[in-house]
Amino acid sequence: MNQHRHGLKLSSGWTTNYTMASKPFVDREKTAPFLVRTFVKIGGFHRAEFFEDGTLPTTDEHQIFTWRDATLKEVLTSLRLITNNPDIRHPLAKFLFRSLYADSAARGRIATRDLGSVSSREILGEPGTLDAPAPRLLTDGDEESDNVKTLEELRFFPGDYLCISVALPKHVTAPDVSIRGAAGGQPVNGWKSSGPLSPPGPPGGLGRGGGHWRGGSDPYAGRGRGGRAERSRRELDRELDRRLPPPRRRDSPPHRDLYTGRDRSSLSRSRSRSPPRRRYRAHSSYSELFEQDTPEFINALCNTVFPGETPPPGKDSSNSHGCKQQQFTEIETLENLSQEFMKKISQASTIHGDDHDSDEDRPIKRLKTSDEPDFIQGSSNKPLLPDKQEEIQDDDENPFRTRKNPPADFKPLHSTDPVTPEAAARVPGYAPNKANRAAEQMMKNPEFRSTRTSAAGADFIDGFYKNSRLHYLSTWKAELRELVAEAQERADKEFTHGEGIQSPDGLDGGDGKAKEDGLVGKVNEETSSTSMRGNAFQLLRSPSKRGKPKEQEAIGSEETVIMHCDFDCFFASVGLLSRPYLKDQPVVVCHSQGKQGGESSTSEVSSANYRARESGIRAGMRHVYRFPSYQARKLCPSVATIPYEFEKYKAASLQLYTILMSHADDVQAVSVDEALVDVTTAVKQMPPSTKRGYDAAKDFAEMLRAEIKSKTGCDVSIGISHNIMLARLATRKAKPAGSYHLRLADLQKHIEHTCIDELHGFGHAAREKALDRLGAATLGELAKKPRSVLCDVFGKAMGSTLYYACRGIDHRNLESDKPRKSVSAEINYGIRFENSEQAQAFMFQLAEEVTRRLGAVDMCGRSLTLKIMKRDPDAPIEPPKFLGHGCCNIFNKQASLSSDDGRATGDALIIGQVAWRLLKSFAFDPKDLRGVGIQITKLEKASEAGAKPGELGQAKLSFRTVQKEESIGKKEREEEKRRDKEKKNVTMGVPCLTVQPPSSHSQSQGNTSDEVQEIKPESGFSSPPPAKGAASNLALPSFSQVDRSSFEALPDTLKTEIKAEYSRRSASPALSAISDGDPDRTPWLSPLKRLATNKGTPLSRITQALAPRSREGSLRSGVSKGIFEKQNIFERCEKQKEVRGSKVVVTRDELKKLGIDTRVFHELPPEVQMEQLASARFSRSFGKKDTKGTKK
DNA sequence: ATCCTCCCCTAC
DNA sequence: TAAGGTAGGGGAGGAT
Ligand SMILES: Nc1ccn([C@H]2C[C@H](O)[C@@H](COP(=O)(O)OP(=O)(O)OP(=O)(O)O)O2)c(=O)n1
Ligand SMILES: [Mg+2]
Repeated sequence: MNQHRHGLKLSSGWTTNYTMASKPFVDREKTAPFLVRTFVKIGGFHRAEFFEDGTLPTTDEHQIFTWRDATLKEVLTSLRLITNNPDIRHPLAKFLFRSLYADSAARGRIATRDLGSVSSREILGEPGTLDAPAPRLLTDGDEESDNVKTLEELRFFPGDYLCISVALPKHVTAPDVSIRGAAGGQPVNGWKSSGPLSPPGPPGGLGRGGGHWRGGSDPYAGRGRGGRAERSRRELDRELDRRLPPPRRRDSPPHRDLYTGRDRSSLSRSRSRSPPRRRYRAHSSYSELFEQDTPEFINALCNTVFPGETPPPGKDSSNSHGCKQQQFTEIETLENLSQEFMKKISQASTIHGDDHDSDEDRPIKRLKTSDEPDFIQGSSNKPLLPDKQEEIQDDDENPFRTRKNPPADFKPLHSTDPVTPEAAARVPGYAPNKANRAAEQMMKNPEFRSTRTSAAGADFIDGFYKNSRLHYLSTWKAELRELVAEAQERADKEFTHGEGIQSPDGLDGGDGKAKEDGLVGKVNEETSSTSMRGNAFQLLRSPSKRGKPKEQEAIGSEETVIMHCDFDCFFASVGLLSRPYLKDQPVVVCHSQGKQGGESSTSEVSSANYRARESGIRAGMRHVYRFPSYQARKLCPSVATIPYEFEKYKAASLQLYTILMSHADDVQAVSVDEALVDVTTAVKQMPPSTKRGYDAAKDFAEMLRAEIKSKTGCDVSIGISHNIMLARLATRKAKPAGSYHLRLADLQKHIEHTCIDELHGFGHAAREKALDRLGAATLGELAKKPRSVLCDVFGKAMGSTLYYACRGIDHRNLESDKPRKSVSAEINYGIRFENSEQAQAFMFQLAEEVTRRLGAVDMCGRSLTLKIMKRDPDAPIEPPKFLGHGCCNIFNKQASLSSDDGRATGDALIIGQVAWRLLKSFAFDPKDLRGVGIQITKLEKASEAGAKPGELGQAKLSFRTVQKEESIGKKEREEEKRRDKEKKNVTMGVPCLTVQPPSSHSQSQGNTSDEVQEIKPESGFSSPPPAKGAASNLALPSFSQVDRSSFEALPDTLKTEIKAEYSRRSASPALSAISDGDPDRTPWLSPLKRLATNKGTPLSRITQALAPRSREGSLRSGVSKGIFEKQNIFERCEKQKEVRGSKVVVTRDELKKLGIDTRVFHELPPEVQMEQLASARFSRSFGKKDTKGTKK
């Protein structure tokens, strides 16, 4: 209802004509005003404490809507127009302005800053309107300068409170001040004060404000720090704070999200300075809310009225806002109009403005008590399991479901939901046992299962990766690191071999500073729509550094200039570029389509613009565990969702990096929208200035921002300091759309109240630990602890880091050339197997994905780790999140990996076999699998792998080696115990005849569910598996991998069986050809692939020629990379339907086309079929692409 | 001591 | 509908 009251337009700077020379100027036609909650008092300011402990003096509140380019005079004019308090209109009154905002350094504290003063007589005219901004002042007198400044220039931002002290001439008596709670006022400057104002509104409104009036305020007194006793309470509140969305209505600024680290950075960043920095505490603590403030809290939280659930805020007697109702009416009308309008013009976009919840019941309850599951989700139409919910609440085994007893610790996860039952138990209100009825329904449809879940095999993998934002995030990061490293190598090389710094682009590097008009490297967007690969940057280093890149610099001194650049609400900003009509609306980026998406969506918000954050919506964040847009929409029903546009993110990112590279001495890729740069040299070369307070670094940052903005259309914020840690902290102050230079002189001020988890690398767990063991979490407090104590608590390295961080010291250098240590692929979404065949096929397909990725970086490995998530026995089959993994137990198992001649490998078949073997060894019911992953470690350069056979000849798998190499992890031990107890039969476990002794896994004995599938010629893999009975041949290692002596030790019957199996397989021509001493660079490629490689057409040469030269031994080199260059996520985007890898169904025709003998093919075991098929298809499509530009 | 393995944690 | 990935730092504790 009132989202538009908080008009705030920060993230979208494009309606502002902002030049460095002139003041920001807001186009008021296009820009929504924001709300300034203004508290007026005669004779003094309200005390900051009121804003901290939640007792807002709302009786003195006036709500003013204005723009950030408004002046104090304009604000005052507005105030005088809406007030009916004669004192405020007094012609001789003088007004002192002060802003109150959340102290970035101390949570829950309010910082104050005086903004200046205005006298009644200075007011020239009417306040600005939509059509005509108020006249800006022309006075040039220094004394008056503060009221010429705009709010923005005064650093007053949306979300800040404005306090005004009215000073009246001594002889004037406030005529008609019938206020309760007599405020003692002190004379100020010979001005006398009268009592506090009564705002227009219900007479005698009994807000808390009135009741808590505590006499005279002391406008300039600092607040005492909370004592030790207060601390735990404060910490508790903070804890709760993380789990709940902010009470929106009373506290528009977003609060930090709970628990993924990521929000921490983005949120707190934004909180600290500009926009939303203040959070719940300004109003009332969460614990209070829990216990006594339910109705209002809910309204505040949801900012919407749930029909039939809760009375609208106006009825809430606890905090009367009656005085504002009228103003709102108007605004709301406007808002409605504009919403209507927006809806019309943006038919195409998915706006769910009218999307109201259909199941009112449960959200209210849940929010109210906070002890209920966070996201219940529901089937679109009915309330979700109300009965069961109660069950859960009363469940004795869920102690944390009691409202008064929030746990002190719970652990964060890569995803925001708790994954393990242990973690879930620590999260109050999390109900992992709630089933998703809608999903259950859909799962009953075989068609759905076979096309939308892991049962769909390679198509599912493709579709998933094509749409997984987290996958892109990770991939891009890796690719950007490569690109940066490449560029550096190039720069080094050019410096070494060339004459100076001339770059091919003819850039002027003579003095070490690139001077160009934008792009240095070319952003080759043709190469791929989403992959970063194929784009070359020029990194120009300063002469001083070029020769010695990693020289230990005097990083402790302020000489060094590190900048941390980060796009503001990146995905959202990019998405808004093509939807300017939405830019002042609350907008989130998430997967969500269809009309009822709003009702039943469990989609996660990836990024929320600042406008949306006002409502408490967080990028990617959850209020407690995760943040389905379903909930986002509760917070802000009018929120618009826009789709992902991964190619555009990539393009913007490349622009960013290109620009940064052109100016930086060194660059560290942090993520797609974020980088650390060392710009010491560039800043040094800024033209000197005699201006007082001139800051070359800040100037430079603003220049960068302008350049980036002009190239991308998006705002970046830049934090500046002399080391990485401080630069990151500074970024928070800089956001949104700003820069901030954190200097040593200000260190204390900034550091002291910073919470430990605001430090990069320290998160929720660290904070809990700090509170637990040290009783404090702010750097100020922690700084008092000796280093030994910190090391004790946090470990040696982390303890030291923290110790220094508390002192503003950070010795780390930018890292831009670290070699890759692992390559992996995992999917923990949509994993729903019906049988072990599906699981097996999936593993082999995942293996192909891994192989592809290895190939892309020209690597192979010696070690494989299988990562498994298995449904927790107590978790429902369908967890709350649609197709999510729900509550799981996690099992990892490592095995050595090598080709049969003992070399490191990247062969898909081998990887698949090992992974499948490991999976089988767990003997889990395939139906319970919820996540699978394959990680390759002990990496080696693929091109060098041939030279280094494993020292141990690890190819042989003896019983002993098996046991040794596949050690049983803690988790599995626990699982075994559990299983022993339950004595459940296993359905997937199969004795691995060739590699495991029957005794090695007792639970696998006697199970023979795996089975050779007879392939009918026409139906391929789609035919249902035959009955159980035979041992699987799918997991057999090549015969040479079977240790002879082990083999001999087997019972005769087994030996015979195995021999039979192998001889049957040896009929397969494909099998006999697994890699050998072939000098080819990719010895582990299966034959057909190798063929493709060899025949490879000119592509490899072309790409090699195009590829940045890299030095010997580089990660990125040569042909192999070229070959794989196109095998990246780009493929998924461009040709989502293209079949890569194995596919379940193949026609005779296709086999023919691929040149595969159908009869032989059908003799092959499925995974070999898959491999062959994949290889053949791969080679074919490779050949096609190869002929350049023939992208089909 | 030092290394290795299996985690946990963090970040986007 | 929905796409909860992925890499690296580092700590605990056992093996060497
Ligand atoms: N849990 C998360 C965190 C981030 N992202 C994506 C979307 C973000 O736009 C992008 C960059 O992350 P940031 O942490 O920089 O967040 P934003 O750029 O969105 O906001 P801010 O202005 O705070 O930087 O990564 C995501 O998909 N899921
Ligand atoms: Mg960002």
